[in-house]
Amino acid sequence: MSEHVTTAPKVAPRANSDLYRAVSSNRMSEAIVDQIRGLIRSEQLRPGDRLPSERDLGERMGVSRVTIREAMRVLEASGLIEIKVGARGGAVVTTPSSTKIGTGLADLISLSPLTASEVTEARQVFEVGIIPIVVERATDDDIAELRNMVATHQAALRNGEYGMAMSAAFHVRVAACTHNAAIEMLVHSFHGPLLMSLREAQVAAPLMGHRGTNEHRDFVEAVAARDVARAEEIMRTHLGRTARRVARVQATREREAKS
Amino acid sequence: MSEHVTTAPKVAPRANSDLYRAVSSNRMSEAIVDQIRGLIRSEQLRPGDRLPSERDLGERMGVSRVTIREAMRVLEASGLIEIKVGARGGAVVTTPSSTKIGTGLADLISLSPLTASEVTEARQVFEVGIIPIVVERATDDDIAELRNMVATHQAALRNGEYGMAMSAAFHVRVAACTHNAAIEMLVHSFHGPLLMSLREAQVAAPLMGHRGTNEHRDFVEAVAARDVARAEEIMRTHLGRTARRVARVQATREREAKS
DNA sequence: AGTGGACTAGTGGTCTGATATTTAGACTCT
DNA sequence: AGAGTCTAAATATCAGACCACTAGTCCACT
Repeated sequence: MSEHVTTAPKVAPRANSDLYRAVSSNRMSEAIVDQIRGLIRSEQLRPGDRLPSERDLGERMGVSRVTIREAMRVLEASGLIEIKVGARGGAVVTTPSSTKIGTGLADLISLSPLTASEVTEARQVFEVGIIPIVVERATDDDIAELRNMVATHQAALRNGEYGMAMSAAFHVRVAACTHNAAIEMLVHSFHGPLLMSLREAQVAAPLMGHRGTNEHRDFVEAVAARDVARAEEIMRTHLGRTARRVARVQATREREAKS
Repeated sequence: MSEHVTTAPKVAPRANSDLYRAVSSNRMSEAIVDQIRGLIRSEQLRPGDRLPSERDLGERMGVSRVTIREAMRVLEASGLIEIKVGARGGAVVTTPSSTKIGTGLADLISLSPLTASEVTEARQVFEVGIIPIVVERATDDDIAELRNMVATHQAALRNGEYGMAMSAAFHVRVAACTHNAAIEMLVHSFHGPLLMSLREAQVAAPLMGHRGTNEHRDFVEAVAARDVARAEEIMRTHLGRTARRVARVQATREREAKS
């Protein structure tokens, strides 16, 4: 804590570059967004807190309700607040749940110019990379739940109900074994857009169901045995096949597009 | 209670689950957002296209201008469109550049309930994980630029101008060697919030500059020699030190908060 | 002819003030 | 005491207006 004294010698100037993003926008609403976002960042407003009503806010900040409403829209779109109508309604600061962020992230990715192969490759790197952590930290409960999941999925497979959503759920659950919310969130968002771009692929290759769930099962057992190398190997193979499938579908698409 | 005969008893459902996300919101503006987002997703609107003016849109869709404006705000906040004022102004569909997405992503992360250690750990996994790809794909130009970067940074260090921003730039440039936009984007967004949470740490440990840039240099040479194991080892050490520093700062913070 | 400045039309940004709709909680009425 | 109704507070939306900004256009002056 003695650091306090030392922290401020030559501070102030020299804007650590892009921290102040070209204020440009003469928009009042933008300024309001920044102000409220700042309050949330600095924790003067915490998740669960209610903002004043639109009329109230407008009065305090000297702008009209319309302007406030626009600010509210962008704050809501950024996932910072939630708005309810009716008495006792209004805007409350949300704790941006990991899953919510994950979906927002997935939205961003799916609209991005990234190709499916690129995302798949990134996913491979990440999901294989976390395996040492998974193996190290998975609790007995984690493993029990994974086993349970595999059983459920194999049953679903026999009934023809197995789909990408289940596979995705498995991978997210594996990531959750790291007990690191950031990792879980990232894996979660990887699976959003991928689900979309792979749906056709899965239809075209239903075989993947059997092989896939078997690999899931083997993977869980490797984790249970704390066998990092084997778990990595299985996952690498498993994801590698997905990658090839994506590449194939993508190639097909491009061929179609060219015609 | 007799159902209309024509309404197809229980057809139509099948809702591939969350594809139709809980239409909920009676909000007109939300419907408009969805419609336009749909147009963009389905490529009926492409980057560069101009949307009609607010007045025009309002008339066509049978809603008032305010409603349209709110829709525009959320589309803009989601990075789908850009709005300019003045004659020939209006909303144009943007091509969401990787860097733009990266910053949006970074914003999301920095507002999330994730702790710095969690993000750091995720970053470690990812940045070490990509190294095989980096070594495999780095071109001569890539390596030349990395060497150049290291030299610049060491010079800056001697002048006391070396900072987190430069370190971040190095790591992003390394990621760019994968020639995979998704990976580059992810690394880029990792470095946004980290910069924030580490500023104090860097002040407290300026030594890191020397060791850090030396490690950068060694890393580049390992890549140039196509030595995956060594490159991984260096990066692991390098990031490991950062992780410890983050953990220390975080502990300090919590201690302060408790008092 | 060329150039600078005024003009103009189109566009987003904001305001005002009103109505419709939704909802939680208080308040009846039986 | 319970069920239904009423009310107040809040958002959602509308309509019409005005301002500020911007890119062209066009005219007057050099």
